[in-house]
Amino acid sequence: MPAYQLVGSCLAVSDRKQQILETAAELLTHKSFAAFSYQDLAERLGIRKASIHHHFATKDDLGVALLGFWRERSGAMMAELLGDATGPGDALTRILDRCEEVLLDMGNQVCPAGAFEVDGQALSDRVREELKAEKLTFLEQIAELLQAARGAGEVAFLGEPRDQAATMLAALQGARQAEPVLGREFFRGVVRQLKRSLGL
Amino acid sequence: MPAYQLVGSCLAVSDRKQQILETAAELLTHKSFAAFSYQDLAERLGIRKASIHHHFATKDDLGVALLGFWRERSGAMMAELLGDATGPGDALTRILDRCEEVLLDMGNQVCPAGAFEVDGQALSDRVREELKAEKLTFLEQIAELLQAARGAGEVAFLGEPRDQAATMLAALQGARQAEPVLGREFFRGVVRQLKRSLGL
DNA sequence: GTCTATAGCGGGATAGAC
DNA sequence: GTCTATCCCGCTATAGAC
Repeated sequence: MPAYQLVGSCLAVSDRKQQILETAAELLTHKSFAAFSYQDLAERLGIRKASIHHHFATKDDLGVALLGFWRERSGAMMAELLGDATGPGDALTRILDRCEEVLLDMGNQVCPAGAFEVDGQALSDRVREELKAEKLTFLEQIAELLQAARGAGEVAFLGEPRDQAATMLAALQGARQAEPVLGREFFRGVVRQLKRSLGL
Repeated sequence: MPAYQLVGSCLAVSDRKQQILETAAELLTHKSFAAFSYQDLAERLGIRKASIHHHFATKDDLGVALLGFWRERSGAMMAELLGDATGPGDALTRILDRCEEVLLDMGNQVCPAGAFEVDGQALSDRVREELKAEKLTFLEQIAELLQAARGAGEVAFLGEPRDQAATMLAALQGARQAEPVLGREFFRGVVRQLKRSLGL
């Protein structure tokens, strides 16, 4: 028997814990992990910093939980996009389009790793390992889609699917980074070009 | 008459000032602008924090000076690469190769903007404006090279040169970001793919 | 131009009352 | 579970002696 119970339609490990995760996830779409504080979180939730420490003793704990939380979220989003798609090429189009909507409006829900990656070396080993695993999983998914789509003649690119996937993810990450400085049009240009270069 | 004089072969606005800039530039290749402190700088120089404030009153001043300093540096590097190249396609190859050497070993000397961009919204307006100008200049240079190279039949890509340039720079930026988490092979894969996708 | 000393802030984290 | 109060740290920045 699990440590949680169903209450109505939501898990009751702790409603507050879930609420904190959701609020933190929202903050992460605007700031990096290192850039938001327990104080920011507390203000949005209308409680005190110390209360957050009760649910997540250290910020590292919060980071790990957040990565898990987002792994589920983006997994569900990918499943939805893949389910709707008529084939691998169409799936790639949907993914890129969703990236554009989501990165511009709410941040990186498709591949949450970006907001952590920014902090690079400053991350703890625990968080970095978790992040790496998540990123590689996503990379592999995209690489497989690219290979399938090329096999079906739906897209065209040279070289290894894995390198192509790496380049596309890196470009999305870099464009998201550049957005506050160069504006949204820069980001749109990158997404447009990624689709065009595949022949989508 | 300029505010500086030549002494031997180097400028004497202030040797120390120049030394600080160079040390800061080196730090920026490993950390972001927000991530290094006057304390880090002071330790490397063997002086105290307060002495650095004497040369750069605020960190913002240092940031602006740093962007100017690097604009010169990367300008010289571009000039060198363009001078050695046999044509626009060869120039692009040399630039990408240099990015790979330099980003992996010493940081982003080719396009210094990356280390600032990481800090995104946290930057002051002054620094952000300066950064934007530098980034756009570099973007334009790459776009022109791409256009010329395509005109000469040396490279192939679809769409606007400006979008292609934006995508390439974003990919390099994103790959540099990911390097501490995913390792050097990820970065190499991106550079490899960027060249391959152009047909270089 | 460099130093010591310190102010002021905001970050993460803890102790203990309620 | 949440609160108040507090600690310790590192950061930018300033004042004033040398």
